[in-house]
Amino acid sequence: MADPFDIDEALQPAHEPPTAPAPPVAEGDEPPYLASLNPEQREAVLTTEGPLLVLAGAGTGKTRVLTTRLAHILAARLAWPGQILAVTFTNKAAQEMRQRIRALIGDMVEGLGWLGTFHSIGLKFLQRHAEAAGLSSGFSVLDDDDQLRLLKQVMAAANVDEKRFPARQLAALIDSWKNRGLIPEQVPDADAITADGINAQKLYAAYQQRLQQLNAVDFGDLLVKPLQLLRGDAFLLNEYRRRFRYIMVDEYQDTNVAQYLLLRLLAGEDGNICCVGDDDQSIYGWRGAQVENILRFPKEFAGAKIIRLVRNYRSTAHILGAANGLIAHNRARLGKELISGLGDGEPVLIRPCRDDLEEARTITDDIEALLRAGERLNEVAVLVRASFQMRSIEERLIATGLPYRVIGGPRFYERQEIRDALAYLKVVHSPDHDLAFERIINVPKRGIGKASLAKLHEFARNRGVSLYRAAELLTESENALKPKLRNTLRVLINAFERWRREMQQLSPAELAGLVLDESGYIEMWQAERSVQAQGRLENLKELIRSLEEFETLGGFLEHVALVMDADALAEDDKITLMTMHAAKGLEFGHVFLPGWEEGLFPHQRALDDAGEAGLEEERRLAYVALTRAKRRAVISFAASRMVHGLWQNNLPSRFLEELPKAHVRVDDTGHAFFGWAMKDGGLRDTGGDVPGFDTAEDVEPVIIDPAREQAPAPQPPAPERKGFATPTSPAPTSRPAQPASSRATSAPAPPTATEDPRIASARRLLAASRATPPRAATAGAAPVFRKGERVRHRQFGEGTVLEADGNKLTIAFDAIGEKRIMASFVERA
DNA sequence: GAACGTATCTTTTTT
DNA sequence: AGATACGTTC
Repeated sequence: MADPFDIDEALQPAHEPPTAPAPPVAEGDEPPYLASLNPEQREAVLTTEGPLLVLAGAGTGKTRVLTTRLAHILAARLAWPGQILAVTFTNKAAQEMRQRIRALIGDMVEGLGWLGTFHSIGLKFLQRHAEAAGLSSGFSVLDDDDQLRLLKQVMAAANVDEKRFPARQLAALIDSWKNRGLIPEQVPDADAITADGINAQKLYAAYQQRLQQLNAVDFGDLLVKPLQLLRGDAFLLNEYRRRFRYIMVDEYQDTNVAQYLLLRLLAGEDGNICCVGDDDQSIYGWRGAQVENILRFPKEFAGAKIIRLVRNYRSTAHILGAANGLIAHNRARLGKELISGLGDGEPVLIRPCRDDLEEARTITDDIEALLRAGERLNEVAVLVRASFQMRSIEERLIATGLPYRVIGGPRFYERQEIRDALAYLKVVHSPDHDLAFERIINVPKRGIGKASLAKLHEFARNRGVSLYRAAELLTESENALKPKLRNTLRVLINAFERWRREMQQLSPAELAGLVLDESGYIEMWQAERSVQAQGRLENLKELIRSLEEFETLGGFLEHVALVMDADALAEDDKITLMTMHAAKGLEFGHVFLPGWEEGLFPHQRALDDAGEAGLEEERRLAYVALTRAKRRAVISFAASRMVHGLWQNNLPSRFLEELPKAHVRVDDTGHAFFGWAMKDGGLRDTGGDVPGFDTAEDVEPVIIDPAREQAPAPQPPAPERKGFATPTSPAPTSRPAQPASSRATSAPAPPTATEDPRIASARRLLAASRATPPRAATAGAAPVFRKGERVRHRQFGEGTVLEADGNKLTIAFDAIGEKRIMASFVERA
């Protein structure tokens, strides 16, 4: 094991400033990196001593301040690179910081060994102090898939019925404890037992024990274990306090309790800690983040200086005005208003749509127009609340032939074939990785089923060895196993031994190729002649390609554990499609924000789980999303969309009404009938009921077949989505001249070729609304309900109608109380 | 032990 | 709707 204290790195002349590579800073002669900063930014950079909180609104040059400040500390010879702890929220942010610092100070950046996410820094710390943490070197970090499997085993061993208490739920609970820095013994009694009477605290303890046996840690342990170590060892703590002369934290509003405690511990009473964040952009409460951390910073760090950055250099005044007005509805905030350094620009556009298909269509129509106007696709983003929304948009983008990339979606490393491949590599790298071994022991099929596996497990348990070792031992004895099984295992073990030997000679990429080939894994997918299998093979190739960047297999596996995402490089000219969460910190000329509907955004779960606080977090998310836009933002909502295979009707998001009138414009091109229009220059519900069903007075009724109407237009099959590859689509120039929108619609009264597609869709909608009652697409006429009637809802159960206002009912549900529901969602009980 | 069928849940966001 | 989990049958 490495010398835990790493004297050469930590204790370089901490007491005298470094002398070597720093450029001289002459008196009165300002270093060039300060020149382009505004006064507040400059103050933040130059305030190096003592606690400092920088409240940096969206687009106010936060990253610039952080990187310049760090460079300044080095240039002014206040510390060596190894004495700076710099924490970012994502790996991407860490990389970006590294690059920007390199641009300022050159190769000295290499010495910044403690720049990274909390988790990667926690891992580094644990690797240095593995033994103290009860681990041996080379311990593995479980991904959440492994974690879940392990939890299931633990629950099975404790005889807990997974139906009563799903493993996922336990995982979430344990995670929340770890986010608070709690080891099993510290779990408060009040939290230990679930509503069902299951002792979750005991399960947590058993889980930790199993982890230890496996010489593994999970994600949360990367925070909790360092915290425990530092708390329990004053000497160790002191060493690290002395080492980290300067601490910098990005996205401070997103830190959780464990992270806060860690910082508090390392910074000590009088540390030089600088936290940068924005309380209005705190969007990870569901993951344990505490906005309170930022709100009470001044109290926790006595004598803290606070600097506010509010000059925004990103968005036009209309966009900022809309965002400022929206976030002003929040109560829990420090309060600030961004000031635009740019012109007015265009108002935020609000666009009502009939359904998600039409919504997707209007987005691609707009993007095509942008393209014709010479805009670069790199400047265009579609930001969604939930990843399932991506599907209809992706399909539409593919149909239109617009190139795009997905960031965030289903993660590359979460794909089945990738996990299988990784499991093989993990076993090659560390044979005792039971979870990995279990995953692939019968993939491809080798005839090792449940019974054989159980035998291995039993043997391993009795002997106190790993599964792999158990297999090895059992094949060595003559009669322990049936000949067939014994032979199969022998072949498998031999193969692993061989691959392990090859590990010395081959590069990780070559080794991976060999393993996947010889194991029969690639063959397994080749044998399956489906389109899907084709995609999986592609992904495996991609995996091998990405392995080429790594020197060692161990290095790669570590990288994968920490960076579940293989980020797409934003170099080629493509539209970006991602979740709002993933978009934090980014900016685009044109931003499309679909799905602003009650239930989806704000998300019902957020409201149910956290009430008013949940609503405020959703509002902050809306704020984050809006402030991504530099020049133009288009918000849309769909009256109905397909969710879980059923059509669901939605009301427009309350956030729409919270946007100040002066900064928005409603797109009423053929949509005034939605009941949404500009009144007095603002967005108002004009009294229309369920959007789309009230006002069509002057249009010829046309009977249509709802099923056909809803059927998607014929489209090429969607290619397998990849984390860092993107679907290959024709370049924009090679697309047909005809706008794609006109071919994808199958209107009952076909529009002429020249007709605006939006008008065409309006025409169809009007026709549909006259011809069929609401919810025609799903279940026929919605019955009319009266006060006092008993009704049943799919999700909420039975209840009594308190009030009936057309389609909107107020219902007192027996189980959950009062709710406003649209009539089409309930049936007579 | 594997293949097929049925039942059940899912989708909020991620280091 | 689609994936997964579990049970039944061959």
